[in-house]
This record gives sequence, structure tokens and C-alpha cells, in this order.
Amino acid sequence: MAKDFTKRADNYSEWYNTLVERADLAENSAVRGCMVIKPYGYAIWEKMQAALDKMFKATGHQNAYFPLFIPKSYFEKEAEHVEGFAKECAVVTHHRLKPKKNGEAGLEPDPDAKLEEELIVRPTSETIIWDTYRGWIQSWRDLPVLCNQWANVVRWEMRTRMFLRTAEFLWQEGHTAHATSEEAVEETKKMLNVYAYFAEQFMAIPVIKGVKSPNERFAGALDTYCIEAMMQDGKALQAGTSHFLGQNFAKAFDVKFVSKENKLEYVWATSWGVSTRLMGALIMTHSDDNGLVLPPALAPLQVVIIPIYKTDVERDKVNQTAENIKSTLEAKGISVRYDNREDYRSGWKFNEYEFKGVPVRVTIGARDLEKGLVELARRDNLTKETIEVTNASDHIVKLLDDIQKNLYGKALAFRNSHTFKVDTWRDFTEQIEKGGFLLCHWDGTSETEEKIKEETKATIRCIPFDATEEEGKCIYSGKPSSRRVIFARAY
RNA sequence: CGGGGUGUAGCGUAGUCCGGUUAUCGCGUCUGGUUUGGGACCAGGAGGUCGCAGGUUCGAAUCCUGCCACCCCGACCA
Repeated sequence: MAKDFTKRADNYSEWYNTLVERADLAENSAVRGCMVIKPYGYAIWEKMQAALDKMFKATGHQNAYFPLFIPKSYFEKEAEHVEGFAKECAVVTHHRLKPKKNGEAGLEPDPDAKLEEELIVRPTSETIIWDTYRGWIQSWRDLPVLCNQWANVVRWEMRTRMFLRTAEFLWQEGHTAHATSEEAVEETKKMLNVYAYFAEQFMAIPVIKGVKSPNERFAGALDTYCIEAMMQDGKALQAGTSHFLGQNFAKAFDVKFVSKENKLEYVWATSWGVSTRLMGALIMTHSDDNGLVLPPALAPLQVVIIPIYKTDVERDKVNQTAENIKSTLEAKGISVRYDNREDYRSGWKFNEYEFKGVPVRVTIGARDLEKGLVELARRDNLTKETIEVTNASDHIVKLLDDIQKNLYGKALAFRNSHTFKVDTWRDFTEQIEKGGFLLCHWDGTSETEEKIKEETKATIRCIPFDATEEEGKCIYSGKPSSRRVIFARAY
């Protein structure tokens, strides 16, 4: 585990190359920050999708799909929401192109095809979904509505970063409607727990669950819950959010229902989402100087088998053993590749699969095989062991499980060793430069939070749910505080 | 839009301050051979509007002027 954050950050882009590349959509720098997800990268996203989707269904949700284009007027209906997103919208103004007038080559928007009302390419879908929900909900019998959609969204950021902040990204957004405030809050918390479970069990990333301070809250929400993870450079990454929207959107879009008591009431709402940003989190949490390190639960390829032989006779023996192990593992639902390409040397293959983060490598060499042995190498700690062929597949199953747990343990230990209780402003300003999570008292005011952000670039990542009651003084203002919050620099 | 930096072969680069034969090196690629238990080695080959335009000069990758593109930092943000 490298402690040199600067070096680590330099490596991020190198790790990314296997999974994504920058899309140069035009020579104009205003059109940038889009991302091509390569097949290997997409395979990881598909595994993440599958696992999340299963959990959404298990918690009673259904998938649906809403339009990419949102009429501008929809956005204008919820005041805070407009303010939050207006600055970063792609706007469709025309629906037809025609050859340029003055005989120049190329096309231009046809002035006759100017849209009456501009369309916004969705930066998030609350507005169009709530406009739709109005028609779906009349009675308490129609509630709750529990929908999720897998989609792409566009946010025209000033500065983009691969995975973490691309102009277009893939995500899922859940949008639910409830009869009572309590039920909506419960849903908000439930989905946050789903995200936390996914992060910890599948991605092997420990996360801190908590609530955002008003400053960091989603535009239009009453409360934003989040999971926060720590990257290897000591910076925080918001890995998922779940919002309690109150009745804001129901009021803006006039979504009412008749209750059991025969009263007309506004519906209570939630929304929650995670995005391809999670892939960035995955990479920045586990990868090392030899390349990607993928947790077995999300690795597109879990085991690779590499043969080593000289003669044809040896090759046949090695092939047979490899095919045996492969089919045994596949029967257990493990993805395996037997890489017997002859145009690459074994040493080259070792490095290649390490770079791609394949959790377990099996090396079957003619020499070991004479003694009935094969070599297993694990990607998480780069250790190797030689075991009996007959035990191989059982051992590999255990190894995959062990690697998954070890990655989580390693990330947790890293986070713990970079989390500090800080009680003086002097310590705060010193420690924030070195990175990590700072547990501090805060007086609860936006002014203080703003000041701290201005002076140190650190923000309140969240107020942890499990924070213990503890009397203290605000790190900045010295005013009384009853619990610690997490400060960090964030992506 | 501010501050800094970079542009030389498919990729990564030396050379630029201080102008001077045929523009350097590595990776990759092609051919042949030997190899194959941690990214093989040897030999040979191909590959270049030195970001663009103009200028100074006997001579420009190098100096001057203008432009363009990209990267990093900041404002914005998941």
C-alpha cells in the first residue's frame, strides 16, 4: 500500500486506460469531458448493474424508462431545483439541420426548425417523472410508486474528470412516491442501506453513512443521505446519495392523492442514485502500482489459467489439466479464461492480467505438473503458493472469498489510519493538507462551513448516523456542538 | 474566464536557453533466426507537414510575431 498520495494520484489515469478513454468529440475544448467505456470497463459496470438491480427488485422496486428530453418549463417549477441545475444544462433548440447558406461546406441549424420551447437534456429526471406521476396517482391505493430507471444523464460541468465528473454519465435513479412522510423517510434510509451494502459487500469499499449538511444538500431536497468513501490519496468521494424530497416536487407538479380519510393530500417523495462514478471509486480504492485490483465479486474475469510447456507432449498434459480446472470452476459459477495463446509468452501474460486486476491466476507448468502441482497467485497481495492439482478448484473458491474480504479489510484499515479526531484549528489546517477524514465539532451553521471551505477547501462530507453524542466546541467558531462531523477534501 | 505548462513517428520522449551535416532515444510494428517458469535476445527494415501561419537569416524544431489545440490549478459540481 503506497503512502505517497501524489504518486498514487498520477497513477489514476494509467489505471483508467484499460477501462475508458476520453472522447474527443470536437476540436473545440467546449465539447469535452465525454467518456468512452471500453468493453472491459463496461463489463464491470454490467456486473455492478446486475447486483444493484437485483437488490432494487428485492426491495420492491420496478424498472421504468422516462424521456431523455425535458421541456424547459418543467425545470422552472421547482425553485431550488432550477437553481441547482440551470448552470449545467445542455439545451436543444432546433430539430433540423440544413446546408449553410452562403455556399460554404457544412450544416447549420435550420431557423425554420427552431423549437417553440427548448428541451433540456436531462441532468436528472425528477421533473419529468413527477410530471408523469401526476397522472398515475389519485388514491392512497396507487401508493407507493417505487420506480427506478437506468439511464444516461448530461451535466455540462466546467471541469471534467474521468469517471468522477464526465459531461455524460450512466447511472440509475430511483424515484418513489409515498402517502406519508415517515414512509418516505424510511424509503430514503432503506435505499441508502442498499448502497452501503453494495459498496461494502461487492465493491469491498467501506463507507460512512450519514446526512449532508444543508450546504451540500441536493437541489430540492429536505434531506440528503449519503455514503462517503476514502480514496488512496486521502480524499473523500461521495459514492451514493438518497434524498428525502418532502412534498416539494408533489407541490411543484401538483401530485395529490385522496387518503383513506378521504382527504386530498400531497404525495411524499424520495430519489436516490449511483453512477459510473462508482467505477472510479473501485479503482481509486484498490488498485496498486501493478495496475487494477478488482474485487472478485465484480471482476469480469475472476480466474485466468496460464500454461507453460515446451514440447507437444507437455502441452497436451497441461491443456487437459487446464480444461479440467476450468470446467470445474465454471460449474461453480466462476468466470475463467484459459489463455493458451502461443503468440504471447507467459511472463507477458502474467503482467497483462495483473494490470487488468484479475483476482486469481493459475499457472500450470509442465515441470510442476510432473509432481501433481499447480501454482496459484493472488492479485490482492501478489503472493503465490503451490498446491495439489486435485485441490485446486476448491482452493480457488476459498481464495476468491478470501481476496474479497481482504480487500475490504485493507481499505478499512487504510481509512481508519487516515481518520483523525481534531480539536484545534491549527491541527485542522495542518492535517487537512495531508488528507484523510477529520472528525471535528461544528457549530451547525452554514457560515462556519463556508468559511472553512474557503480557507481550507475542506467540506463537511456528512454528519455520520452513528456519531455518538459528545459535548465539544466548534473547530472554527468555538461555539458549542454536540457531535462530531466529517471534514475532508473531496472529489 | 483567470494563473501556469505543453505541442517533435501509432505511443512516450531528447534536442529549444546558446540557430549549423541525414532530427535523438525507448515502446510498438514488419522480416529472419535463436528462445519460452515474470513483459526474451540478436540482426535488419518501415514509419516525421518538428501544432498552424507569417517573419528574421546563407541556413530555423531552435529566434521573433500572430493564431490553434491540449493538460494542470481555480471558479462550477455527483
